[in-house]
Amino acid sequence: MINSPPQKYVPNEFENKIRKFWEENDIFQKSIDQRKGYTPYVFLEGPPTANGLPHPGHVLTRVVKDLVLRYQTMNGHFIERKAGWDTHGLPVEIEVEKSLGLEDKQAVEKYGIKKFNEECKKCVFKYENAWVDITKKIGFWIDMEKPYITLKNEYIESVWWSLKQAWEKKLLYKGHKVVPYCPRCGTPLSAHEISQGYKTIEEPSIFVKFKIKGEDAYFLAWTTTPWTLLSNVALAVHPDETYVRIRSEGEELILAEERAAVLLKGQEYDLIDSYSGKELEGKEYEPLFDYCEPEKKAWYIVLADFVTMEDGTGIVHIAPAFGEDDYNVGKKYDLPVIQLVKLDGTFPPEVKRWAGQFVKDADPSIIEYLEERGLLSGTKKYSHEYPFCWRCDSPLLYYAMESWFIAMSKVQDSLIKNNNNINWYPSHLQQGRFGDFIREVKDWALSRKRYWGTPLPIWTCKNKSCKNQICIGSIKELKELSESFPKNFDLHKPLVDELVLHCPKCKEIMKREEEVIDCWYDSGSAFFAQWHYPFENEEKFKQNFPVDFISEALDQTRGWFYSLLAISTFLFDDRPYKNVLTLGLVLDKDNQKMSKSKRNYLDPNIILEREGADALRWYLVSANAPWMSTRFYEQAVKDTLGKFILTFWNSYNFFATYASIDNFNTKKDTIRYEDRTLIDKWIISKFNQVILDFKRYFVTFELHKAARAVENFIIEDFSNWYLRRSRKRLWIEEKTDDKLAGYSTMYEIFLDLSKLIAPIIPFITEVVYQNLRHEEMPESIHLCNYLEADKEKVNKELEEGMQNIRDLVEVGRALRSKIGIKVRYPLSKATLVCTEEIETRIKPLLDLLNDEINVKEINFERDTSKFMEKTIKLNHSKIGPKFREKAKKIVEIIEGLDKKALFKELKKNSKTLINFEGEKITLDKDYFQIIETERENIAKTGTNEAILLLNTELTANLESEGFAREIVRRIQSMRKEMNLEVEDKIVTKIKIDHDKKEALNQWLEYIQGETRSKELSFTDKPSGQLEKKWDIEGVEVLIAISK
RNA sequence: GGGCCCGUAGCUUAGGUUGGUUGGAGCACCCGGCUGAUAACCGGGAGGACAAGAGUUCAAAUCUCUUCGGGCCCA
Repeated sequence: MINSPPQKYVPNEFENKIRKFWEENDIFQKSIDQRKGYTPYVFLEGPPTANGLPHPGHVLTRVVKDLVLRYQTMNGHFIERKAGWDTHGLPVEIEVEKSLGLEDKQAVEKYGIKKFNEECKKCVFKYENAWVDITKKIGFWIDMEKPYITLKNEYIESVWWSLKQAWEKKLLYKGHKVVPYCPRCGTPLSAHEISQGYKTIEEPSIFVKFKIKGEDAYFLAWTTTPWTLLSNVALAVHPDETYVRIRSEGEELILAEERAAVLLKGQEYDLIDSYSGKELEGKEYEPLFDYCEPEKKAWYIVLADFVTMEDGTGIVHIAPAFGEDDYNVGKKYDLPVIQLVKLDGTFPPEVKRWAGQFVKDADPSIIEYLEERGLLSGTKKYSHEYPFCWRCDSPLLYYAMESWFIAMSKVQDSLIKNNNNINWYPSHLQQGRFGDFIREVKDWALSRKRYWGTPLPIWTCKNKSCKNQICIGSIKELKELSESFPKNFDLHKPLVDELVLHCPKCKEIMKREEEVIDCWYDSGSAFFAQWHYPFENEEKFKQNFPVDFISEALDQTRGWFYSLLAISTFLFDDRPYKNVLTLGLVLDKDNQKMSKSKRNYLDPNIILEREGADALRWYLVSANAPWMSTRFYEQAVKDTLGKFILTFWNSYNFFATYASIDNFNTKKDTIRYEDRTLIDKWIISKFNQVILDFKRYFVTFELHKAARAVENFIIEDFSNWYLRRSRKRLWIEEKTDDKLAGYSTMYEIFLDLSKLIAPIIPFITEVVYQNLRHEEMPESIHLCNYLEADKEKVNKELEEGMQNIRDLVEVGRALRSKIGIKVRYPLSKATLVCTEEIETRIKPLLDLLNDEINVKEINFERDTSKFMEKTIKLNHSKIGPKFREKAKKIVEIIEGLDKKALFKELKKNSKTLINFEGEKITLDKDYFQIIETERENIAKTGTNEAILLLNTELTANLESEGFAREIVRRIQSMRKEMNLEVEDKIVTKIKIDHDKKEALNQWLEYIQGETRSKELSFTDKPSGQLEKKWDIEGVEVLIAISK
């Protein structure tokens, strides 16, 4: 039994009810359980950090994940969906520092690491409720009862295990990394910290001369950081650029040709020699300073691609301790690392001249000193972006710090191979942003000198003659080596540092490396650590590796997408995921990134409350390709609700209301497909085509196209044509086969349509399904199998014919509007001029056209001659130039002639003679144009396929029929005003002048039937529950109705 | 500073691979119509230098280059 649904769709109310229904009946769990034993489709959740409130961007990723998983579940796959939480990392520490008022690391240590980490742990789950809540509200089905959490001992243990694998493969090593470092806070800053603190500053830059060994000539180099010159070890040139040796003001200098042209413009100099950069490689020079004896060979020319010809001299001073490029070149050439700067940013004692001075403050003095020694060739103001500490605003120094690395460069070939084995959506990322990154892969700087994170499980023996290092790969190992191990333990700082471990070699006490690891490593381990592999769930891990599908926003390409691949590659030499869908970012109305600080976004909860999850979901999916950025604002969701969700609801509501009134029995009353009408077969054909399109788009994650295809079907084909055209079929009182055929078709389509889009809008489709299902169908739409299109029922011939008809309706109505005869007034005749082929195609559908443009009959013709007449018209642009001042008069004369006779004459003689004030003028046919015009009472229009001609003559009979319809329409609108039920009967009384009344006589039955009037009478003083005065085309009509 | 993506009507967008009549829609707006689906429907109108410039070509929204604007990632 189909029930009559509530008229109004109240999103929030309906969705709450459905959510309750799912929870009470455990539908989510059932949807998983019933697929046990089916082919798995493995999903991995990218863990969000719960220490901030979810914003619309998070909503998008969660919606897309959910709809893909619902789709695959309905398609018969077994999918487990474990939620995850990312819990470590600097953002958490910063938030806690702020809330506790701790200024820097010293303050944290003073406060106590134990207490500090406890605060971090609390902070991580501060917003957990908000996350759980919104996840449920948007309908994201994910198992939040048993999530993986990166701070759990088991998770950390798995991570440790993987680090030990790296250790054993000799991929884990200690080296240097040049990081932006704040000397005042005594800490390196992470990338996202420095990105907040760039400022444009102007500094002196200097040109420095380096004397070539054994020659009376100099290399000319340029730098913006004079203080790093003390730690210089080499000079870099570009291998493929040309360098020149010149004599200027009595000195021989070497610099890049291109730069010499710029720097010495207008000056006189002699060109002595020229070299390619490559030729200079290895050439030695004398150091500027001798504060340090390097242990390796230094002070010679090296080659580097990063040398540019944009500024400077084309020769770059290299100090590996203070620049990342410098450091990398240094590694390549095995240069020494001279680091004549202390951690507090001052020069050490051995730099006697400037010992104790802050390096940046020493710059002017260094410049002066070089000047004195004649090593300075010039200075120049230079403005550039320079990073400052976001906390204390002091300038940052790039500084080589000790750090632990994973040697990703050693497994680069595998990385490339595995990446090539992944399906990327959109595909350009594979070889673009991501491929580029991998082809230039650097070793992964793993360690962080922080507190809240997975501790680095490396211990070093304190015994200086032993110095043994071990990597712990499990809790068991740790216990075995520890003197004592607490029962309730937590594998974080400070516990891990308090344990007393004895060296397996010399039995001396060992000390842990202080650092924690990069939290990207935590989340990148999720594919095995979520199962506590290899300590548990070995089978489960194997079944779930590699993962079938992951999806996150674009900013994760070099984040999580990379860390997963990196770890999977060195652990298993395999791709961790087969398909990755990268989502565009969600921007605000003005295309700006949504940010916490700007607060330029609306709390998604407000939209969920007002417009509902379905409207939100449909908007996010249909607005744009998943990988394109999407603007997000309430009006957009509101429009989606009005345009799509409510159209769907109103259509359904219309069907269900009538089906309920008629007690349509979905089993007994169903009419066989073969016996249905053409319009039924047409909509069924269209629908099956939509299923095919929808599924095709899903394969390539063109979710927006899938959604738009359905949207177009529902609004244009189903609602605005099929249902609108089928209304009259349902208004007939008896249960005719035609009516039942309509119900049968509507029923099937609503049921299947709901299934089709259930993955995208899970709530409203469930509402519809619950009303339409039989007992023996699954208890929820989300437990149903997905649709298979019935290709047999796709009938292109029929679809084309219908298209022809719809086109004709469109132009026909436009024509009526143009000739000013309302559609309510019937016309006697229309004629279609078209080919026989088109005629055959549209003839069976002709009733629709009849009805829509309201004509009594439609005939076919092959040509228009019967309806058109040829006549002629003067060609003014030819008459004018020839006859000049006479032209106006000639036009008048021609206008006064009988056009038909003139046409005949021109046809016969190709010219005509006219009498111009006594003068005979010959006009040959070139001065005329032949035009075709409609005969009297004919109006013409057409489509590509057919010409439509209307007979526009309104007879008295036609007029009175039209007038009857005017009356009906007024009564209907009064019924509506009284909020009458569709079945209610009324009593109708009308006052109208005598002539019009006479004209209406033969239409009384019609009016009564249409308006469900049990009585219809004419009186001079109509009275009833509702009385109204109407003006119909200038005629005053009084109508009164009563229930 | 480097890499990648994007730019079409007031807004959201189709078309772009494969160059080819007059660049299609929807929302909003104006006029008219229809209506027992009413936060709807139908017809018409107005609204575009396809971000700008250059090039290739008989022909460019489409291909190439440059510039500008937005975004992301990396410095």
